[in-house]
Amino acid sequence: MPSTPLDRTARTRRDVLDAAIEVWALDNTASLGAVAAAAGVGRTTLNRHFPDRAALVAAVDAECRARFGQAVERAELRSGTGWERLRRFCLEVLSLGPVLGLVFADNALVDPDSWVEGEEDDPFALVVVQGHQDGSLATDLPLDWVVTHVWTSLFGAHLISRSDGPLRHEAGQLLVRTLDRGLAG
Amino acid sequence: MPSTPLDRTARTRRDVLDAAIEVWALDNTASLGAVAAAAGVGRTTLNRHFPDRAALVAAVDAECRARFGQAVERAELRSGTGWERLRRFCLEVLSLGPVLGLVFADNALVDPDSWVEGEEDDPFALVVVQGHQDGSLATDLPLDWVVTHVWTSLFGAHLISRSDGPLRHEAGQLLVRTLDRGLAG
DNA sequence: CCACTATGGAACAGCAATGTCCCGTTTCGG
DNA sequence: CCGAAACGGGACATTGCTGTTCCATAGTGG
Repeated sequence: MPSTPLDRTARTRRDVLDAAIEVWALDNTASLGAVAAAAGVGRTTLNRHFPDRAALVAAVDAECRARFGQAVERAELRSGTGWERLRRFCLEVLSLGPVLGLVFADNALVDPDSWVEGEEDDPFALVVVQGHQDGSLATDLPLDWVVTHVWTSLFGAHLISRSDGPLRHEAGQLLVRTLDRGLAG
Repeated sequence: MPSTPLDRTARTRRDVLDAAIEVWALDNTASLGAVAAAAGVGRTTLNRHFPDRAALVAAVDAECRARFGQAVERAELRSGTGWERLRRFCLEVLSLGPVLGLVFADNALVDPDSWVEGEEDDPFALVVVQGHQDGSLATDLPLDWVVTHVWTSLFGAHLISRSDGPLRHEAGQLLVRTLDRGLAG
């Protein structure tokens, strides 16, 4: 197999991708020049790997989708009560770091809703349904509300994690504790 | 007092301001042309009332600050337990509508943090401190976490309110119920 | 009816971001 | 050492937003 030439292109491509995620997580309107600079790459090189802005955005979306999928895998959403699954889901998703900054962006470059066909494919919604059925999640809180509330709470925990405050490393624990009390059945 | 000439300018000024809040609540990068169109006004007229973009942003910030202040007034943050005050605060803030879209924007055009000197002036933080003291809010949840969590939960409720789903009118109730369970001491 | 003011439209130049092209340089395998 | 591939920088035209100016029109008060 071809070793070096392909490896080099793949590596710079990944550098640009990582830089885009990191930069756009903080400012989703940052210019391609800023992304290239953050990647330690010339703007020409960036355009060589990604013909236009849309191509880079698509690649970023695919990368985030992949990382999100891995987090869902790690969360083992097929064992335990609904709440236990939800708890693992939250901790795994929170560990995604800058990816969350893109998901929660205003005019999101990355939209998890576009990753699933309908409610039946959304691992998140399925977990909540499970919790409603086994009674580990309050049944007087509608599905849509729980989903939205957990997402925005994740956002809050993400903000705390990426801050420089003393709570930086406890965000996950605080999130789980608060959600447990707020949503338990 | 001067009636018509001044009234007209004041009215168009307010039209532009309202349009800016509404448009930027959905897309904080919308062009001035888009704002002018939404206000039913020529771009020239917009630039006549607000010399440049910064001036309009400042005016929007001031307007949001004023509406936020009125909401805080209505919330009567000086009576009841910390949790009761927090409950009223949330419901009043949630009623601000599009203003919340600006507050929660990514690179916020409007930042409530810039409205207060320090923690001692932040009505929100004071309410949480009160709740910690009178035991109506869980003392094992740090101030910063509670503040962030309530803000992001407000964001979630705001998303539900502005959606077209059946929960549109219950967002406030769901928010209060969830926060009560999640944060109560 | 007559000024006066606010408005709207058009045209203009400035600016930043984007996408493209060209060319010299670096890197790496043969 | 040599050649191919990847890279970096500079230059260019294009595009959309911005701020400005000029002029014609509509609405208002005297």
